[in-house]
Amino acid sequence: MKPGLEALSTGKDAMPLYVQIRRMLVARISSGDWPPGMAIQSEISLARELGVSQGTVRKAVTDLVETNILRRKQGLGTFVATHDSDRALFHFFHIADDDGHKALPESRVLGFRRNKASRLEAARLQLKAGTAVIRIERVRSIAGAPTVVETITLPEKLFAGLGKNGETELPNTLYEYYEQRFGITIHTSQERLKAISATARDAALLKLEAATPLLEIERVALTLDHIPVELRVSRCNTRNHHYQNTIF
Amino acid sequence: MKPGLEALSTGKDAMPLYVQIRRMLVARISSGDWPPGMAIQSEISLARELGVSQGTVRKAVTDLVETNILRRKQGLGTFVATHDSDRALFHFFHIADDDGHKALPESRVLGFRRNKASRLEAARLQLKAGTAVIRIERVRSIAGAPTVVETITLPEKLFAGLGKNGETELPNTLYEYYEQRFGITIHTSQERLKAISATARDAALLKLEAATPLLEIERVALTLDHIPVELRVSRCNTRNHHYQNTIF
DNA sequence: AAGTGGTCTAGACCACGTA
DNA sequence: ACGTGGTCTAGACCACTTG
Repeated sequence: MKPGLEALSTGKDAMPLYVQIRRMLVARISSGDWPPGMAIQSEISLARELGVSQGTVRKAVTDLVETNILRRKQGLGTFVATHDSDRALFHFFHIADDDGHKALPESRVLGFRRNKASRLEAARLQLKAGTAVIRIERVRSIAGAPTVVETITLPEKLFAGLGKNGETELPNTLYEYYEQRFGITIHTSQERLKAISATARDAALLKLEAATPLLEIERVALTLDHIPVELRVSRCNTRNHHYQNTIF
Repeated sequence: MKPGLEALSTGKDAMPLYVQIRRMLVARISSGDWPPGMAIQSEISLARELGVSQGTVRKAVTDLVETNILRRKQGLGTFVATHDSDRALFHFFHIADDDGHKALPESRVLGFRRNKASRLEAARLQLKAGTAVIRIERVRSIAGAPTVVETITLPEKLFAGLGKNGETELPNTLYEYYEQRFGITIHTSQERLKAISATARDAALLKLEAATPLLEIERVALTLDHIPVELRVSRCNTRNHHYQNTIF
């Protein structure tokens, strides 16, 4: 029997079948059995193997499509979601200019450092104090103007080798890179926003006066299994840009 | 034939039945035919009237439940969503203290004014320049500490009578109030966040030094028909609080 | 032509809340 | 006991993509 195809439970207090199926699918995806971009089994084939009707499989798949874990393509199949630049732009990137237009900024890496996790980093990434981390600093520019100073912290253990062997630049869509190089897929992120004063360094990098108000975005990015894998602190000049959020 | 119960279209290029049904339900709700809190027809009854199966009605209803337009209660029925304080807190209010706890702040109204719409107000509320608006200013306090200075702008036409006849206070959950007193239901909101410097007035009201960085949240609230009905500009002291956002 | 997802039916039975 | 939503089946046919 294929992995993950244990018999479904049908007892009295059992979870609904579609919930069991959904969990089985998530398990196969987060285990790496079905990597991002791969087509999963068709609904009919799954239904036959599991001994349920197509509608039940369909409900499980629909749940995962709605949470951006799977993507359906009519006539083709259902695929494990990937991090392309569209997803980065429309899903995880919230800065727009004041006319409402979004564009992924170019980025310039200032440096890679290997350090022990600060108290904040350890707390946010659920690491023990002093765990080895990689710290990346970069400046992101929109339409040529430096707009965001960003510090990215990653657990060394999960991202071994990053920034070594003369690597001095990074792709613009980092989550795609994490997925392809390290097999780490970001699924959710939690952001905290505050208004702060630019430090002297911020001001120099963004060509602003010291103590200009900046929007600080502290983001923790989580995998499908809710494991925090990236801490990103972005300090943004919101003179001509803003953070946009739509609430349904 | 009841309103909204025109025959469903089944032609070749017709929309799927569940889309037609969903739109019919939205029309009945946004027209006020089914006000907030009312139970809608049961799925089976709707299916019989429309000559479709329960599953088709169910799919339409499910879509509306997922967009917070309807609420299902097993054993009871399906109800038009209302703005209770829970929804305000968990859905529209994004300020939390730095331990991650949310609590609706108390509010003190500083004044109601009737004015002509500013250029910004007119643009955001899609009004002609100079349209009459009501402007409300208030300070919101969390755990006793004044934390947010807020200016709320409403089209006079839709909120006639608000702030008259000696009315000097407002309920804490405004959207509930709009719904109950004016029959206006907020469905979506769009927020733009920036970091700004506290004005002298902000600083005085929030008991801060002048020019402290504040988080400015500019929110436009829309009805089900996507009509903007409220502009709210909140300036928040983020010394001990932050704006939180989760991205799935 | 064959295989995929997308819509729809006509039933069945279960879980829940009210009376 | 009754009516509600919640789950599930076993089929059918359509729309789309690829060989």
